[in-house]
Amino acid sequence: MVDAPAIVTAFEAAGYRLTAPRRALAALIATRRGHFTAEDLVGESRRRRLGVTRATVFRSLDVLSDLGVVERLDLPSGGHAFVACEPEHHHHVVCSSCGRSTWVADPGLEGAAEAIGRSTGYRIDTHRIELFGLCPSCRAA
Amino acid sequence: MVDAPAIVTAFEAAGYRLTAPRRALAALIATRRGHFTAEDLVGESRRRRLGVTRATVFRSLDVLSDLGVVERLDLPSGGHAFVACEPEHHHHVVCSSCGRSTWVADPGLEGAAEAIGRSTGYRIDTHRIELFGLCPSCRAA
DNA sequence: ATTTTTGCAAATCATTTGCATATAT
DNA sequence: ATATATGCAAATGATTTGCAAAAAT
Repeated sequence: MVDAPAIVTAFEAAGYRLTAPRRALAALIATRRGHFTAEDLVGESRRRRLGVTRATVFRSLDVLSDLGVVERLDLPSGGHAFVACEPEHHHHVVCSSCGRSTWVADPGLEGAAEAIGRSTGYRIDTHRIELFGLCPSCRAA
Repeated sequence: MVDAPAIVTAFEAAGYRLTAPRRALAALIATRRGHFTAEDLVGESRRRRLGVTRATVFRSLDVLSDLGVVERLDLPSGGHAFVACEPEHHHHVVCSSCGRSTWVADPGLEGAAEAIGRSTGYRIDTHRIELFGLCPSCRAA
């Protein structure tokens, strides 16, 4: 999980201005349990009168995504969602039931990706690795 | 690469009816070099008067995707594309320049995915692993 | 004959944009 | 003072849908 200050700091450290909407969003994101959609944030913001518009939500998620503070997920369903994360952990296991996600302390993925580059002759630039399943507590329930 | 008959057979084997639009689509897909979008197929079909509509393209890609004959890619750009593939090869290296893709004879990915399940306590159901970079011939160019 | 598939065109949904105004620096 | 960020509302783009007609089994 990531707390609001961390997100605020990320904006700041990257030279983005510290605005009210961005603070509000940081707070909102910090309270999310599992993954969330842009629309979730828009709705929450409207409900709680935070005055953050749809355009700003999208624009901010975009920035935060570049900063590595949130990660955009491509759900198996075809939809998009986001999870808050630390900038260095970019592989997640996502619970298909509750949406909660856990980052993965890469045991071999990175190495495997490299090996693939070597064996295929590609120069690998990015990779997307997402795992979906049931988290421990949803398994139990 | 996958040939048209293979796609036709896939429809057939799964109990789907063998229609003219599906045959046409199979042929279209078979000629694609790299990855392609639904819109590409719609355009091609219109240009070559194949009489396959947008709705049918989407519906068919959906079916083929379930059958594992095409794989839906989530490009780093956020867009969606498809690649023809064999039902058992589900990890691809995709060239960000020409779109060509090569499947990966999984050297350790599968194992890594499993290890992650064990270490996180999740029951992993699906995973998406996509690698992007420059293919050998685009590197040379 | 029955069921599946298609075309069409409209509906839906998510995301983006232009531009004038407001705000952080 | 200046550059950046926001709101608004409209535009865009992709994908989906309802329903009657057409085609496959």
